[in-house]
Amino acid sequence: MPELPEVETIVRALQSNVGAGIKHIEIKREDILRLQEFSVLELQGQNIKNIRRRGKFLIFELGRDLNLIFHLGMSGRFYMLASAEEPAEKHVHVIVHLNNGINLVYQDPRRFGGVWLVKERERFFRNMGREPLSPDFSATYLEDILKYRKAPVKNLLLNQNLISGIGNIYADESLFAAGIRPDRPAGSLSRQDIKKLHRSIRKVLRQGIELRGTTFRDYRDAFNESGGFQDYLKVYGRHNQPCPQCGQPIERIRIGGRSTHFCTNCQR
DNA sequence: CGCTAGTCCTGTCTGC
DNA sequence: TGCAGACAGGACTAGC
Repeated sequence: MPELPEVETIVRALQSNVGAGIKHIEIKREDILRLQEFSVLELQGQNIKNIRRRGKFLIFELGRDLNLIFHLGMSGRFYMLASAEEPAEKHVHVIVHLNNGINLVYQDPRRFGGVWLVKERERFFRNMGREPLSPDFSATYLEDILKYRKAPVKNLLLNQNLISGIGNIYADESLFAAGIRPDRPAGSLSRQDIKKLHRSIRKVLRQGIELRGTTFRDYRDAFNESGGFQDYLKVYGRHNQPCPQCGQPIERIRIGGRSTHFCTNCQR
């Protein structure tokens, strides 16, 4: 569910908790822990040194070799609650009790997400692709990862080992903005196509962040509130509705098992 | 190695 | 109203 702009929105709101200490952590279901390189108890009494994002991962840095990492999967939420309050919803798997009067709540009905207790961040993320909003994500890099490949370009945009953070919504929206069909073999893109796609990806992700993410169904930010980008979607979720550019009905097909939305007229 | 299909889960919506 | 089936912002894996 949450892609780069959604996780980024959450991370920014959580910054107010940098410096706070962890009183204790409630793990309500043990199997939500995907990796334990140290014990949960070791996190008690630690101060939050930094909160950051890598791809779609949410990272709490608590020390040199102490990282508490969350992934929200398809249906995950991560929000702040005054410590006096109790989370109302079902499927709350983790509550981080801070000493600043705030509890951090991790909820994920489908449990495609998870929690990792990681010592070395660099090792954990060593196979992750480049950050699409960082300077090292250049048009040349995009060309390098797309050329000679015959998989649909959309599939490669979703591959987190190539580019980190793009999901189904922003892939479809970026390809629309670039005027490129999502089922084009990646290797068939011209240099011009790639430049346009490169610009489009960055533009769409930045817009997504600016509007505080897309709430299509589940997503809520760190204040448990909806985002705003859903009102600006041009193709995603708009099957059979008129293309905002040419008026033709938006097509929906399946690529790599994911539903894919595009305009047969504006994207070629 | 590149690529596709299947799998993990629960909740919600659609159509009969 | 009930029920079956499809579908959902993700990502691993097995197998061709």
